Amino acid sequence: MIQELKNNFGHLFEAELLQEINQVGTYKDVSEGVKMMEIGDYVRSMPLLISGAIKILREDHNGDELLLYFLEKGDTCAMTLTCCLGQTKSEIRALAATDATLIMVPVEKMEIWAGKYKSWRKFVFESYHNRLNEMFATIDSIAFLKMDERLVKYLKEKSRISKDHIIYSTHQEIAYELHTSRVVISRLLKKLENLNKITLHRNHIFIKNI
Amino acid sequence: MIQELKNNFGHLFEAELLQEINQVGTYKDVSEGVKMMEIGDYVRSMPLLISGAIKILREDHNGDELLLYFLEKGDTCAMTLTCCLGQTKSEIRALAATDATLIMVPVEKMEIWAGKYKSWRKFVFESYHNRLNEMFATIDSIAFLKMDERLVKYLKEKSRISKDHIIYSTHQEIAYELHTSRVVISRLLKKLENLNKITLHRNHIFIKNI
DNA sequence: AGTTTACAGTAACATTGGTTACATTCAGCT
DNA sequence: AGCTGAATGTAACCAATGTTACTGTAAACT
Repeated sequence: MIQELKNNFGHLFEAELLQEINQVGTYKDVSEGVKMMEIGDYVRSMPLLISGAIKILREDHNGDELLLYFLEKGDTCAMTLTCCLGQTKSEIRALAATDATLIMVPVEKMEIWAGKYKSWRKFVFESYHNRLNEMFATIDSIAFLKMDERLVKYLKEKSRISKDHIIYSTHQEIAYELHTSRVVISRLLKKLENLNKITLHRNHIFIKNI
Repeated sequence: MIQELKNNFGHLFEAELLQEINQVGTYKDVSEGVKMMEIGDYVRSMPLLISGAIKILREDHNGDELLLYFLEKGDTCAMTLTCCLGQTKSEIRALAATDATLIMVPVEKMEIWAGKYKSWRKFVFESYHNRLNEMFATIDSIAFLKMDERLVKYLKEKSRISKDHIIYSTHQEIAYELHTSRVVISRLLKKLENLNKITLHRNHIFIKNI
């Protein structure tokens, strides 16, 4: 039994299911920045996230990007679930936001386990539920917040995930994820610095008190 | 066996499951405009939509609204699914967009059927999948489109659902659903009228060629 | 018919955010 | 150290959207 599997999913799944996952799943390391899924890809396996963070992005027909949400330890990608079942293409792009480790499970198992294990059904339903809630939060941000508020929310989220107070991103990268321009981000970041909430450095931002 | 159940869900579910739905489900008529669920409500039963349309709305802390998507014939509300299981509150508001008929199924059945019937699992997973895709489309609209394009999209969707070429809404109502102001909508509608795509009337809009 | 009220049209203005252009500064390289 | 390219700072401008305020008009009611 892979130890990380037990540590991260042991409380969710019964021993028999853990055994099955252990048998058919393959352990995988992913480095920060690696693209894990592209829009239009067909999905052949399902990730169970052991450590690190994955960012999920949406892209429009002009190639403009937008950050949807992050997946973290104990999460799975809800979209892959039905992409597998329905044989449909991915609607989203997935990138490793940090170095990450995960267990890949072949898609066939997903439906079989859903019939067999109540705990698996619970996991899958909750996963969908969480993702829908994240989407609501994303929609709230875009629809109801102004760019300065969205930026603050983004910085909070990022520093929570990185677990220190430094965000290693350029203004351009942030602009892409919030679907705005670099100039706008620079402008708003400078305002936050003047409010003594952050300090700006080349290639990174220190979060003081946001 | 309720005939509408067979007509609308007969191709999805096996006879035995249809029988169960028929036994425990209750038939319900809803008039246009009736509020079917409020943010914060606990959910005790699950709707299977026979006819009509339900609009699903999101609201922020200031009471500002935003239309998320419509449910139509053959749909169910994905959010209720896990709200039931997880005993969590609704994140959304549901209103009858037209007169509608539906079958309400007690929540306990949902998890039981998920273990028992493959077709039910398929239905539930697909329902989640569809809802996530609608959310993507909504996010695309808000994030990537300008207000005039969003309005056109909205008018198209509305006239598709109402099945004629007349939309019975005031400018103010449209403004609420797109989360903008009445003046903005009036301005853009007038532009569309000048482009000969619609004609404006008090309390309704005729869609000519959009 | 006359009154009332909700709805719609529109001008003028404010604000936000996006764009262009250019200057400056830092990090990494030789 | 000096060079180079990427990253950042900033001004000036523009476009889209939101706001305020006022007018006109159709529907609904008595």
